[in-house]
Amino acid sequence: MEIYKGDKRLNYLQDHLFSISVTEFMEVHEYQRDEWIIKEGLRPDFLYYVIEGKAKIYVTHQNGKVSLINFINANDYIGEMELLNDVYYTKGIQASTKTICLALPFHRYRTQLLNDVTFLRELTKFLSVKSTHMATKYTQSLAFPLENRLADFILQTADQGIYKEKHVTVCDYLGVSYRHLLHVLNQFCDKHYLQKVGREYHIIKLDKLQELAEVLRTADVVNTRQV
Amino acid sequence: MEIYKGDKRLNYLQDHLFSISVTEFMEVHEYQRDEWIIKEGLRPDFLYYVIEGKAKIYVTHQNGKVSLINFINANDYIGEMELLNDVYYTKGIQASTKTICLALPFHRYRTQLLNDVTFLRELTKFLSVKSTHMATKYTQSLAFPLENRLADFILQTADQGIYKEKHVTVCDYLGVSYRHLLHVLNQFCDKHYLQKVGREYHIIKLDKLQELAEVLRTADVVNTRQV
DNA sequence: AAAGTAATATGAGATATCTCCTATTTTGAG
DNA sequence: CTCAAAATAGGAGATATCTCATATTACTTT
Repeated sequence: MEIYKGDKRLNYLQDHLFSISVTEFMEVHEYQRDEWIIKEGLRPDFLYYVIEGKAKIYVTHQNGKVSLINFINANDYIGEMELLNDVYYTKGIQASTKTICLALPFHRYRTQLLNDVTFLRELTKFLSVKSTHMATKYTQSLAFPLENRLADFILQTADQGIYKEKHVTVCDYLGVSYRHLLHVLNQFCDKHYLQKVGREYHIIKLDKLQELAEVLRTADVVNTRQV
Repeated sequence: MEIYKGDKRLNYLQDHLFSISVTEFMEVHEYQRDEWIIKEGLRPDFLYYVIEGKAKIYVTHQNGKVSLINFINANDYIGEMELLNDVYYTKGIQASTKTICLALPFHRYRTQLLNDVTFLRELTKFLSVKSTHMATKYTQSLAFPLENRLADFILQTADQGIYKEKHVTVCDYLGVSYRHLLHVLNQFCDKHYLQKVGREYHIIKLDKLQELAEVLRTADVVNTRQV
């Protein structure tokens, strides 16, 4: 992790996030791919706001299974749960690309933040979307088999008609075993919805995948991305 | 649905929820058991705050499956998603006991509410807990079989060592088929963890159920209720 | 370049969960 | 009180998903 200093730091400071002035003590942190921004179980000292990059939220269960709760992107907050709640089990946050965040040491600012309308309004919207998103994922995971959820995930993450996410990550995210994920991917290939090329999967029958994914729709709304 | 008037109404008004004064236009609504406070797919005109009673949040999927997303209790907000987001698929909210809510018609107040520190702070905390809770339920549902999740649910809802939730509701909540729920309940009876008495299930081996439920622990924190 | 670790692949068998069907009991409305 | 609808109950077979075992290939690190 690198802490930006001087001009490099100044480049990234933003002032629309808070009514109060906190820029003086705001740090700018850069994390490498795979680096842990927050370690699971260890309360962070900073409230983060992601400026660029991507990260993943993980939790480890007692039986050893690991769940990838969600992806984090630019303009998301990290550490807001610890700011708001004294009692909270801290999830692990891992950068999946180079990630640059604003980092505000919140112990000194906590009271002020909780009285800052601009900050609270933004955070409220962020949390409402996050909460809705989790509820949607939850109900979908219970109501539909992997076939539908995977089709949706492929359409969401494919770029130029090519899907090439890491299987291990996808297992943790969709909550299924590696074995089963492969099985369903193979089914898609057998049906010629996908074609495997090296380690990539090329989308052949977009309409069929869309049909499978379409079944999930009802709820969420933030699903407009096309392949 | 009954709208309280006069003194009956005044009894329920609260003033700690907002900095601004909105009591003048605040209504007090009472809903009967099974009545829909909000109908699925229809945007509500009110922001509600539950004073007493219990309710359930439902969503219907395209395949006809119904998910009980969560339970609502006193001091929860309802309709906050629609206040915050212009685009949102409205979930259905059904009272499961007589429920009394404060109801604020939000179109006229929206801007003021989004500038009200007291309100935003409370709502932020509410949403952070809600979001965490959904994330926990989501990962648990993927990481553990019904056996563990049901044991936990039984311990959470049992009263005086007696479990008597309606099977149909529990199916929607835990996201499993009626058939399978019965199957696992029967297993618990076969193992003498539970004993069926009429339509109730009496907890015989509390420790065994706790052992099954314990495996879920790691994450959430709001789980302190004992049987 | 070697060696260790992470990721990919696949088979075979187990188990968790679902669907469909049918029957009985309870509940609620008129 | 009666009837229809909702809820409970369980059999039988299908399918979605998991576990474990074993190779092979790709990436890091020394």
